[in-house]
Amino acid sequence: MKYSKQREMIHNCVKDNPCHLTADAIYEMLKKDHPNLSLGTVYRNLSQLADHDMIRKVSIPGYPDRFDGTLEEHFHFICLECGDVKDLFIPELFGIDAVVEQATGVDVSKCEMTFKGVCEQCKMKKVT
Amino acid sequence: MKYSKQREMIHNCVKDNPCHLTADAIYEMLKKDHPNLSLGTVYRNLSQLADHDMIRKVSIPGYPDRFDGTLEEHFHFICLECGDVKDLFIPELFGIDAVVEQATGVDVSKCEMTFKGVCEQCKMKKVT
DNA sequence: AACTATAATAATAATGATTACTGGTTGTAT
DNA sequence: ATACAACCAGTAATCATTATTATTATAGTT
Repeated sequence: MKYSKQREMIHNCVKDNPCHLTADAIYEMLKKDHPNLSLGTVYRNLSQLADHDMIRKVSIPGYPDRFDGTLEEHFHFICLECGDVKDLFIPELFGIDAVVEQATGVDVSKCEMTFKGVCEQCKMKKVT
Repeated sequence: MKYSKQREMIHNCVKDNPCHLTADAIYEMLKKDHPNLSLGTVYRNLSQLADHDMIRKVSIPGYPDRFDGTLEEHFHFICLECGDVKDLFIPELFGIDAVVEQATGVDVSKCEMTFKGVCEQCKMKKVT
């Protein structure tokens, strides 16, 4: 895959921000320094980077897609109070694809898992 | 929750069809016998039924939402070839919410897990 | 039975995320 | 130098879903 200036820019933005940015947030960030960047370009490059496994697309039902520079196997949690997305590294879930394949006979190519709930910070706030 | 004719109709449709219908498919089915049913009514009633845990909403990134009358804990698999959605009962995953809560300190209220891949039938077809 | 309040409905408009299209520009290879 | 592909910005289109609005049914009350 070619590596245009825009593509590199977008890739770096995702890698440098561990906070699971949305396409729109990335666009807004980069637009400051590159006013003639277009949202379509951001979407297209994010898709292509994800297709080539250089970043990960994180789809959370009910929210816009987010993009994640962390490539290791992990899952996500979204706080319904503050909207924050956190990475979850759950050893119990490693290799779950193989378990499903053996149990059912299908080929698993992808697994998306999202937990929704309330994060520690927001739990605290609720008490006080 | 009240139980209007339309709501009952929609609820039954989901319960009687274990194939994870979309809102639109439900609408098309019911419209045959009830020509002045509206799609908005279908959407609203499905949401309310799901809010009251009488049916389950199944969100699969990239596909329209589907609705499931099976309430027991289970997950879903979608075949990328034929689009079929299958229920997965994976004992290894029962109680996974509690594992996440203990590992991270968050409160988990909901967990959505979807596997994507190729089903057995489509695997066969590919070989031949 | 008439009156009122409440909730559900049909139809349609609006929204919001994402994708597709267009025409122009740049880069690369023959 | 020219042909061809990849890329870009800008914008239009799409699609699922939600919100709105005006209307109709239902239930309770006098």
